Amino acid sequence: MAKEVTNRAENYSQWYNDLALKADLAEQSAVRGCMVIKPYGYAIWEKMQSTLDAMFKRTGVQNAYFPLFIPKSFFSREAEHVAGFAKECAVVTHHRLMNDPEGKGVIVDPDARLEEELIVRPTSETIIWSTYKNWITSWRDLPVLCNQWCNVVRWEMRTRLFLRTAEFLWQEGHTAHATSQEAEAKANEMVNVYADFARNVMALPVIIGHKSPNERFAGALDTLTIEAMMQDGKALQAGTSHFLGQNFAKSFDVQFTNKEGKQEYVWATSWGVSTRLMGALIMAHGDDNGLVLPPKLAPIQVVMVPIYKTDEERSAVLDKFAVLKAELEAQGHSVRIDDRDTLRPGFKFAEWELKGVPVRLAMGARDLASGTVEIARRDTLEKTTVPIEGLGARIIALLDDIQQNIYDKALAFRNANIRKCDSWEEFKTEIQKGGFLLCHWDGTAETEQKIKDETKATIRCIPMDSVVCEEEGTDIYSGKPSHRRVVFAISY
RNA sequence: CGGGGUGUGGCGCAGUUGGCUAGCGCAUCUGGUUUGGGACCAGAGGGUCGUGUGUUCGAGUCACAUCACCCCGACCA
Repeated sequence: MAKEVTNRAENYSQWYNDLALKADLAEQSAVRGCMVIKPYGYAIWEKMQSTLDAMFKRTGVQNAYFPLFIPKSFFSREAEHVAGFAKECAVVTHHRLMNDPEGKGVIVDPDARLEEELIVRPTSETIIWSTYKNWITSWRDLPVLCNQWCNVVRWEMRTRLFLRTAEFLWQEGHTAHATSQEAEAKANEMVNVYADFARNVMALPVIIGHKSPNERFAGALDTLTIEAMMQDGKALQAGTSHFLGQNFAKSFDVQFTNKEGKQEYVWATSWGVSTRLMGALIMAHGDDNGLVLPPKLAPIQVVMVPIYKTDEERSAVLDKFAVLKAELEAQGHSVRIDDRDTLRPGFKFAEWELKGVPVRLAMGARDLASGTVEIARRDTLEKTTVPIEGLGARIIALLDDIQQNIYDKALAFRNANIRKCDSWEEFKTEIQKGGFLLCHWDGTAETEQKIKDETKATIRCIPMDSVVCEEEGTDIYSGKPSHRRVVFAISY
């Protein structure tokens, strides 16, 4: 029987796409560039949401909700910001449909044109800051720490499942502070929350760093990022946190009276992660057998597959499974008994592997006789037969071990694909092989742009952790003096 | 928006220089045998060949138009 999922090495992008579809995470929708997230995929997203949400709340952030539609005029306030998004906005111009007078279905009623067009939010800074203006008058009102879970729309020219869809789900946090220091500290705190989540929940090693000015968010003074490496060696920006300075406060006139009775503009941050993280999960951990989910995000952590020849065997095994399931669920694990009797065990094994379930238990007549159960772990595909006694404790340890092992594997891969590069000639060929190149950079936008034009590589970040970069050297392209290395890569 | 490609049962595809009743694999349904790594046998159902116009005795096949999707670019917190 042929593998359902293609080999990663042959065509990475096709492998990725097939896996997302076949693992039942999502499908292409009839709407251009949009996707349908299916129940299994959405269950993973829900786990991401609830985990992140709890982490946000521990930092004092509260959830709120702002409108989907943004009046066009709001966009004319912050020039740099609008320039960054103008080319990819969906615009609502009418509010009514009517029957086609010529009988050909439905048309837009030409008389129902909106006085002012509404923009479907590509991000919510503008609508939120116009709202914050009414919320903030005194230093006592600060800080404002809001997050919203919502959808946004960006009419990208080219889309990819999860990584760049026309509509996507995300969270966007928007905070207002009395001082620059406090805002910067918040931006820093949130990027660390993201890194913590990526590393410890997604088992995704990331590098925290600053974006270069070229790669900054439109309207930000500083953009902090977590950068991950996918298995084809490309970089994926997994989350960003922006220090916005007073740009939006000034554009939307958000001032407060400070303790000295003077008017001051507030200082702002915004930060977000999206369903792109689902793409990261697939590309960082997946293998030729399918998805590999970290236990902390797996909608089903343990699946039980009964093996039987007769009805008696079937019910005996299922009875045992029911007891084990109750025990594991009492420990807080999510368990599924696959009692479909139309499918053979081999088919089920393959299917649950495709879906990335971390632990699979199989039990048949042999096990009933000997009081054992077969445990298979998804990350290494190893199978062992163990006594049923003590299974609960064994599963706890095993899930922890799998979580750690997936992270270690991804980390080892990333470290094996980070290398220093000090020669421009070498850089041009090395960068095409994938991976991160640590290179000296003179700090100018011109040099960065030229490197991008010639190689498509960009500065993914100026690292703050994970890799040691502080050292004297000369820019790889211009030869000018440099005090530190930065991460170059080809990105998604 | 440029370059390339693909549209044929639910999915994946074949269909030659136009030709007779449009095929194959998977999936589905029925019956039986199976069941510790993606079962097998027998039978059955399911198609306005993306859409439109044209050429022709005759179009899945040719021409023109049009729409959709995919890949590579350009673009992209």
